[in-house]
Amino acid sequence: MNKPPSFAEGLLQYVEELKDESEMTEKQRNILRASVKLFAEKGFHASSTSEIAKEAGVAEGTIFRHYKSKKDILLAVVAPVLVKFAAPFILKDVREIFKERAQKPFGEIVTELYRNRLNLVVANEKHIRILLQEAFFHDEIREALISTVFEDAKVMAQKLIEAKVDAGELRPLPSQAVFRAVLSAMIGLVLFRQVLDKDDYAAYSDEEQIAMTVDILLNGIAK
Amino acid sequence: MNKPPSFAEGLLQYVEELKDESEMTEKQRNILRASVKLFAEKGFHASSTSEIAKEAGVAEGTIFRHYKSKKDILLAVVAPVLVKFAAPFILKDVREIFKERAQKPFGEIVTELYRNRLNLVVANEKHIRILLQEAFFHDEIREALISTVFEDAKVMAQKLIEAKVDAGELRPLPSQAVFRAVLSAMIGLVLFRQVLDKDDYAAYSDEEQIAMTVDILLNGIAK
DNA sequence: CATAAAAGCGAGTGATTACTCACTTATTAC
DNA sequence: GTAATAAGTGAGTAATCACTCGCTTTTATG
Repeated sequence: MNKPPSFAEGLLQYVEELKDESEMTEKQRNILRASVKLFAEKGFHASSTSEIAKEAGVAEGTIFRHYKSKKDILLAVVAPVLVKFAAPFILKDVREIFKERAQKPFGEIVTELYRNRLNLVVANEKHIRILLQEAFFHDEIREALISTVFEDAKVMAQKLIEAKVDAGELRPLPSQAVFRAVLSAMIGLVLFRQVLDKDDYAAYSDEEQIAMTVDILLNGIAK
Repeated sequence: MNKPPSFAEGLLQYVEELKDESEMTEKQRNILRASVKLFAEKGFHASSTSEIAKEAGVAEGTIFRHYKSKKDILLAVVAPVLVKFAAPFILKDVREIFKERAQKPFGEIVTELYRNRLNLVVANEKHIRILLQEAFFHDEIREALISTVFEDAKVMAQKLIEAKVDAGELRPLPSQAVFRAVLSAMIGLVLFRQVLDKDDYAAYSDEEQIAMTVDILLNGIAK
């Protein structure tokens, strides 16, 4: 009775209420933009509403006209990114595309996946920063991230992997381990490019880095 | 001209000042323990000094008797973990061991590395949580982490990799890409075990998971 | 045992926090 | 054109923040 809304319910409910940017006032857009900037720089808790107001060129009261609490701003910032990440796995017609693609060699599928996700991350760097930061503390956000994005991706990926194993294209390893390898390589790619090793990464183009990563994923590093 | 202390200087200086737990008073140990608990649960900024005092069973004034500011507590919490992570790459005699090991097959070296680091993470879960969380915002911590731990590890690993390539044990890939593959697999292993996929991970033992990961790293997933 | 230093205390500090509310200005609907 | 609704304001609020300081208690030293 009255059990708290699950990941999908909570998120999707919020998504329903999500306004399109076009139907916001100028000031409201400024508030969001300022919040993204400050949250990404100093974190949610370290950014005060008075700072946000100043950065947005708005009275502090205006903020609470649009968002009933500070945390509400965070959700408004984070939800769209979560949706973008989750979308490919939620939307049915994209699943269809995935099915069509299942005929392609696994290497090509993964290459396309890495390319796609890398672009997504680069284009939404700040938002993703905020999303990850806050996923550390806010259970709702972390659970939404894992349940919505990760679990769905896992199910789809493992199906594909098992099919490819049956087709003799991949080695008969536990699909769990293969999925981890695919995802790890992707995370590593993003992490090195964006955080850890920017300089050395740039010695090759994105396309080359992806190709090397897929090559190693498929064929290993041993001679 | 008064240039800011580099990673190693700054860190090592702080480490010098690090008290051993044994030479702390009961209350001071309680303060640290309480801080670790709260920082891990709610983050640094969201934890107030009054909460820490209450959790530690101590007057708020006592905290500032031992730590001159709240941020000082964070550094006292984080520094020992940073040292643990960095130690293998800083200590010279460990480098020697690494040289001896260089004769072993690459797969064995990596297996040992994964085993070692996985234990480290499991044994220091909360501290590492705090370290990563705060590395997002505090430049000093992030830079210490990258400069001290990552860069040193990279240099050592790439030397080893290049030696193994020359010896014909590894494929002649850019050592950068190989290093990324090795580290990505390790991060993925930890991430799946601790955060993303606890349940399914447990279907195999740590030792089995490591073995599969190394197998995939060396030989790839393709047939 | 005497004395000094360190550890511990908690009421009190000004600054800042998220948020409210009575009010004004702009937009929409008929 | 006027009534109603929404958007915007900024002074004000109680609570909380990190931190201080005068004081007491404990521990170490000779």
